[in-house]
Amino acid sequence: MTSKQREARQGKATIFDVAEQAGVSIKTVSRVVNNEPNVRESTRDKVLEAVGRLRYRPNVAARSLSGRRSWVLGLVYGSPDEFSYMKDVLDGALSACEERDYSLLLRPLTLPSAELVDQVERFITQARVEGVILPAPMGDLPDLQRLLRRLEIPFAAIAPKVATAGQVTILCEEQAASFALTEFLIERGHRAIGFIKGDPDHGAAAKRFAGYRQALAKHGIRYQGRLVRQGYFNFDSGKAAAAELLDLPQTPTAIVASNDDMAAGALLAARQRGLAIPHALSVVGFDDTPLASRLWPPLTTVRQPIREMAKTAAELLMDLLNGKATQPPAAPFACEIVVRESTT
Amino acid sequence: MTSKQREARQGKATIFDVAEQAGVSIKTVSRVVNNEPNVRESTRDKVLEAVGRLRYRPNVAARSLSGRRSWVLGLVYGSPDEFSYMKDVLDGALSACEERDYSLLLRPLTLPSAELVDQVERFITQARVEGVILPAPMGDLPDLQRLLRRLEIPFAAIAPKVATAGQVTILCEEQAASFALTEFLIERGHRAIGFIKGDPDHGAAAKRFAGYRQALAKHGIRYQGRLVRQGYFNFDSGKAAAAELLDLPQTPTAIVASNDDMAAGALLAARQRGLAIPHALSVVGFDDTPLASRLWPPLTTVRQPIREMAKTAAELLMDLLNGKATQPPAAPFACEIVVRESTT
DNA sequence: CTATGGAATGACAACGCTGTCAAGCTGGAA
DNA sequence: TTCCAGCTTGACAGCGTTGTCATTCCATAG
Repeated sequence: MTSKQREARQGKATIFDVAEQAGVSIKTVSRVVNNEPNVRESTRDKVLEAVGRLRYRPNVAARSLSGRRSWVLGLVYGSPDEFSYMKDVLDGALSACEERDYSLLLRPLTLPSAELVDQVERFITQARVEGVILPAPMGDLPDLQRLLRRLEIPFAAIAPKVATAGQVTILCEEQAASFALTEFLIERGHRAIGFIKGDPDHGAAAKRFAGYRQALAKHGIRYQGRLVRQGYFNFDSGKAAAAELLDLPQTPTAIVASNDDMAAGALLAARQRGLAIPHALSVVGFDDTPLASRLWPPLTTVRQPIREMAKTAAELLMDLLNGKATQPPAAPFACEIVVRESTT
Repeated sequence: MTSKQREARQGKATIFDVAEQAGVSIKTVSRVVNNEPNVRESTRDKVLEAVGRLRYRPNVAARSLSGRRSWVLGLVYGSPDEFSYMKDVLDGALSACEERDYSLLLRPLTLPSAELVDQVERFITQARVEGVILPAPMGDLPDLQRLLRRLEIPFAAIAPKVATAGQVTILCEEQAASFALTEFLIERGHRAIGFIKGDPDHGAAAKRFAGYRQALAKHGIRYQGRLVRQGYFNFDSGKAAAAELLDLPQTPTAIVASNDDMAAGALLAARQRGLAIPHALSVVGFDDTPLASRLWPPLTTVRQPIREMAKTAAELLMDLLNGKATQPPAAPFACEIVVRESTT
């Protein structure tokens, strides 16, 4: 049976079939397929032609087994999390992986969890994951970090609180964005500006809060703790926090929520108190999720290039795995204020 | 070097190490690990103990290569789609895969696309995907179906328009739910009930519309085409469709939108016309996305057990791949009406 | 013309597991 | 007691690549 017949019948040409067709050894085929140097141009062409004719695809299992590399990246995320965020992370990571023929495996986790470390360890050893992408707040779990270090698995953290030496860290100018957002309100005359903090486990929470304080300071507005409430990046906590602010003797005229979901909660709290938005109260969010544009009124918020951040995270992680010089930590990504109708 | 030392140093015990520790052949270890029959209980225990001590994990690459099975399922989805839906699908599929030691690979697609077939073919052949999960509307693309048939790749379609013989089909009682939802409005006195259809490419669109008509018929309400508008399962189309309905000489007192995102659009259109909801207009959605509860007023809608549906889809697909008798098409899943405040 | 060294190519042994098939055991029937 | 069937177990050959190292080729220097 010729290789051509084999291919036609099974749709599974092997490296031997290609070698036969091209009249070279399997090793040469391997070199061409893997873009290795030291192959004569004419040889390369012959091989490539055979590859095309036979529709040859290297068998990933054989490649992994022989090369002792899995070409698999893992993405560990909090399962109940804000999913529009994860969608973007997924999109970005997936596109980076596809470009370089890596596979991406997902591992949702419920936090907090005692079994977390076991679950991730099983995930990594089972699938022979080579590197892990850690979207916030996964980049800040000490147990997880320890595990990865023990397993000698490199990782890329997206928006962690603190960068880890030797690993990939992707940051966004969240503090600057929060600063700009707050300043935006100040410039429009607001002086009593409430703030709803995010989950302290997320690095983002502190940065967004810092930007708020920084803006107040710059404009000579006294910081008042009574205008600040703790939230947890979700709707209910935003609603509760806003309710407290709006029941204050002296009510703020604007509220900065640390993300859109909490801003949505704030909108609801305002509505329950008969406050017209934005006239009686301005509300701003953070993240520009789909929710922001579907709410009434549509939210003024901050857009982060999550997709690009995740893509870069995956790319730098792959570079790290392949021994390419780790760039100095990538410059933080820029955010963008999206002005809609929830602000005067 | 003993296997114990090897394990300690590398964290990578092989089947040989386990065999040595347990005093059996590698084949017996293989049998135990794969739960094959005909292994004496005492032998099994010895092996299991060695497995535990060495923290042995079979190498998936070797297993795939040798067994000519990849143990990989693919999930093909429309990338810009409603993502809360995909989150649930992902959750369900992932949990099923995890239970049976399958891997799940994702392939987002932008529809419509001329390269769709090529992209999916590359996806499948590259990763040696054994079976594919097709959430709506992926289950209804003729090109895709043809491709999968040619490649002899079984698939599981979630909520397709029509079931495909020999494949897994997972359905939900959408028509019944839509019927119940419409009837719910009728019972509350509504007679002029508008309807916003979904994307005709989704099987769900027709079923939801049918349920609406069925409810009208049951209650002797004349069907009026003027109260029905075409939408595409997204916010903007819902807003536009609702705007048309609300600008009619004789306005409906309730609107059934075929999903939540369109219902959100309808809410906006109503607000722009100064209509108080639910007093001047009732609006209902479908899907119970997170959006539904964050809108004002929170939407009355229908919850589908998407997660369970996806899990079952994956399970039945794996059964199919492993030659287990394909059950008669699984009974459709039940939906549930969630009453909130967007209806009188 | 020959020597030389790097570029180009190939032979062959892993990689870690499962499938196949043969062999060893065991207990009950004859 | 012997025999047989069925349960257990093991030896060994792949599976399709890549890594290693040897060999061949070729252009250039001497």
